[in-house]
Amino acid sequence: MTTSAIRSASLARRERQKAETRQAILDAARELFVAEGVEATTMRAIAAKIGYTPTAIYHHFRDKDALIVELCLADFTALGHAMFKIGRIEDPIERLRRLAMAYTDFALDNQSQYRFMFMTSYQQQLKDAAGNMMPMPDEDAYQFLLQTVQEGIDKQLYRPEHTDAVELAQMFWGGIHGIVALWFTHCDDPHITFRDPRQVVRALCNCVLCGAVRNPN
Amino acid sequence: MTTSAIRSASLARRERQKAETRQAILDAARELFVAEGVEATTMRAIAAKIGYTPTAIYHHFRDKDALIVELCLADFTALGHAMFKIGRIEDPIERLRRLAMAYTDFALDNQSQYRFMFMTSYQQQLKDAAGNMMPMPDEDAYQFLLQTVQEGIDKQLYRPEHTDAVELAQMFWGGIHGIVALWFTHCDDPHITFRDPRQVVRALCNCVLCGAVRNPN
DNA sequence: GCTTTTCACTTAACACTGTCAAGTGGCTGA
DNA sequence: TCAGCCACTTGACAGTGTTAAGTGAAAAGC
Repeated sequence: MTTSAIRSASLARRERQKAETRQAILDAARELFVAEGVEATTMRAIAAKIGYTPTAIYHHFRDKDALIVELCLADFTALGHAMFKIGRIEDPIERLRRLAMAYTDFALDNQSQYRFMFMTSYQQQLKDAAGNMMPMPDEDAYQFLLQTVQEGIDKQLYRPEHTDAVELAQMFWGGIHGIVALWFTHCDDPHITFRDPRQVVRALCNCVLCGAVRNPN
Repeated sequence: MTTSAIRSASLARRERQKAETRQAILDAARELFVAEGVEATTMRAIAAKIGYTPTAIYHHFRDKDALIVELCLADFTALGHAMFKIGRIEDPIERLRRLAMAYTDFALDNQSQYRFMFMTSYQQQLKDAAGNMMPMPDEDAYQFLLQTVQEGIDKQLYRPEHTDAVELAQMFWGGIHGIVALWFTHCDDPHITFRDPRQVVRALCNCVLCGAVRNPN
């Protein structure tokens, strides 16, 4: 082994170790965020979970928000994957239905992540962080939705009064988001009766599409 | 003036003064909550705003959450009033439309209050507090919605497949909530194009009702 | 009219948070 | 063998919500 080979090997090991503890921090943070909530989990608790001192975290992340944003960004790509897994379905209307259900499934299966992604405003910090990372994968999911709606408009599947893809997309997304968000925040409220959110989302799709599509079958 | 009259008069004044500073605390808290956000406003700031010591607040409210819950409860009655102002409109479908727009207006005009009422989970504390107060006025607004939907079902205005008022109500409420909530959290996101939420809510009502009603006109 | 009680409010502190400046110690490279 | 690096620790700071122990002026009692 040459000296340069040794150098690069030890350098690589060092970097790998650093990456490992970085990942350990992220894993511990995620687990605690999910279990206790974000506000309730402290830097000290995260550090204790992985056997470090609180300030060690600050060698890997600028501050608590940076930690949050990094996890959030990872979740956005996970959502993107879940959406694209639907793949090519010819009929844009049917594709929209599948999209809605996949989105709902993701939200319900990852409640605490979803709360961060879409129920709090981290725009500024996400934007700052996005500069260093990929071009905002959430955008992809949104673009996928927008494109699916636009395709329906282009193929004249919607009634003539619906010509604005942006408006339709916002309506779909908002509608579904509201059903799951309301479920998250209020399902324990004894004054309100709730049906299974998946069922309600399905009903919303039926109603909206039945009302917006030219030839509902 | 008899001695008992003097006693009751001074007692009344004392209680009035206490009520006044209590209200002053609530007003200051509301103003700061709206301006700075709830997490960001401190007990010390609220106290400073009305010229008191932070601990003075604790003679009027158990803790910060109690302060929040009290303001929240007041907002629920405000929403209830806004809903009932719609009054008696014969057609349950048209009434539902008006309901949706009144709800949307309330949300957009009282963003920070709305965030508290429907975008965070204060169920437990609200429930605890509700024991001492009126029977949860929010319930009224929800019951109003539910009843309006049920009336439409009873009059056979909806298509035969729609028989569950709870599901329809959840769909309407959720749909509208999602459009305004998404607007609140993401309207600054440069990757997403947004239309005016009132316009989108109107479009949602059109689509849903067109799809759910037996004879859309 | 004097004393006693009440009670709205203050003072001083506590435990806890996120965060930082100044170390420390073991591995790395020469 | 030695200097340097750097992941990590120590000890602290300002700020948070909250509380136990006062304080002093107004009210109540005689």
